[in-house]
Amino acid sequence: MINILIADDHEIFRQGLKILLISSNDPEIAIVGEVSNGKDASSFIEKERPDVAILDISMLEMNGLEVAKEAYKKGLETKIIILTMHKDPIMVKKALQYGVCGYVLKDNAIDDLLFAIRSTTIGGKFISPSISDKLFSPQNNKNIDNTKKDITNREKEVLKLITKGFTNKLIAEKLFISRKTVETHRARIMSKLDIHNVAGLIKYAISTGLS
Amino acid sequence: MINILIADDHEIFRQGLKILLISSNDPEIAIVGEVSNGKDASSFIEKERPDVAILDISMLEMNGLEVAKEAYKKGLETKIIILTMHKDPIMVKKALQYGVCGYVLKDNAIDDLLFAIRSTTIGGKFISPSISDKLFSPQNNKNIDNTKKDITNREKEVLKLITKGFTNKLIAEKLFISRKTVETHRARIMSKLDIHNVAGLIKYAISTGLS
DNA sequence: TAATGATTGTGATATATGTCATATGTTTCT
DNA sequence: AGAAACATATGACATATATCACAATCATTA
Repeated sequence: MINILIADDHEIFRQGLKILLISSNDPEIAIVGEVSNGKDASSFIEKERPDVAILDISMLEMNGLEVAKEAYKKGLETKIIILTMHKDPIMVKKALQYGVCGYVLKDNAIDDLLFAIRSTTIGGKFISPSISDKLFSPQNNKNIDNTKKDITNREKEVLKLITKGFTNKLIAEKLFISRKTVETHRARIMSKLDIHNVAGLIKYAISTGLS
Repeated sequence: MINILIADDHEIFRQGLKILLISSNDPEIAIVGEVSNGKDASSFIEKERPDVAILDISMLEMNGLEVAKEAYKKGLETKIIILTMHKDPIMVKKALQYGVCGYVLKDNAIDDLLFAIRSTTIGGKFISPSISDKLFSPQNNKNIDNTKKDITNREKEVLKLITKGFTNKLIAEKLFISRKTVETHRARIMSKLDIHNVAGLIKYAISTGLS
């Protein structure tokens, strides 16, 4: 039996996924849990220790990658499969750093996911063909190499406010710090993420579920 | 028999939805088509005239609302149900203007969708409780009333480039127009959408599937 | 044809952003 | 205890954005 946790913020999606997995001709699969945000996923994994956790990236409270990171740090045995719409190689790279066993796109077929689940039982890593092609192309290796650093909690806080459309001045007032400090945070965030304008910041925040 | 088209850009989601609908205890439902972008949805509806089209909003080429608008203009009989993650009342308002018969959220249960489908047969409109509550609250009526105008194609073009992080100057160069003209477009977009900063623009673009 | 809307442009002005370099306490980890 | 990372702050400077008001050209349509 493979005990599986499903974490995704859309109920209809979870319901569909559940029935797809159950009605696959793989009798080994059992859905033991279903959560709608990252925090719940993280505590479920720690308490219940499912064999496999299928995680969306964009979720409230904690995103899927953060959940994966937590589980990795704690050395839990649960195998993580990321199931997301995000094709950004950076995401995949991060996921692999956090020890995930699978990375499948939502616009792949269910068979890809089933394959990923099965491959966890023999200890391999499965990355959807549609994304692994891009990932391992010679061009991209340059970009992929310079790992983006994680941003700090305070920086996340600032980033969140930036994505809400607040100006540096307003953010400063909200956080009771100087406008200059906000600018420093902003600059550091952009430097860490290698992004050089607001547009990029917003898209980053949305894609990581921060906003 | 209710003939249904499903339009969503994520294959796994489509597969899950299909099996959920088919295995509902409603024997009336038949899935007659499945497409992954707005353009295909639009032409399928025109050619095949399904009874019901279930449309996601965020799709390539054309978003679900545009598909609904097209069908509405052409006076097609296909009933449109929007199935999306977007809770923004503006979206709902727009959808209703384009004559959709249902608006259901992806984080609602499948039963809400089934109810929406059934209500099309008797000619009603169904809006998920979780969103209709917000929509018809006294506070929101003010905001909802001043209908946001549609932005023009040129403005969309400019908006797309803004969301890619290009500066006004670069956009001007790309479109072979003056920087001042770009600024005018930018100002008009913001005025039409009642948005006052880049952050809002980006989020708007993403939520309407433009970016 | 007259009206409307889309597209293009200009000028002026106050704020805001992006990019430098630099510095000082405070945590946190080894 | 010492190193590394974090949060805070400042100054300077070039660019960019947001918000006014105004106007000419072109296409569509009522």
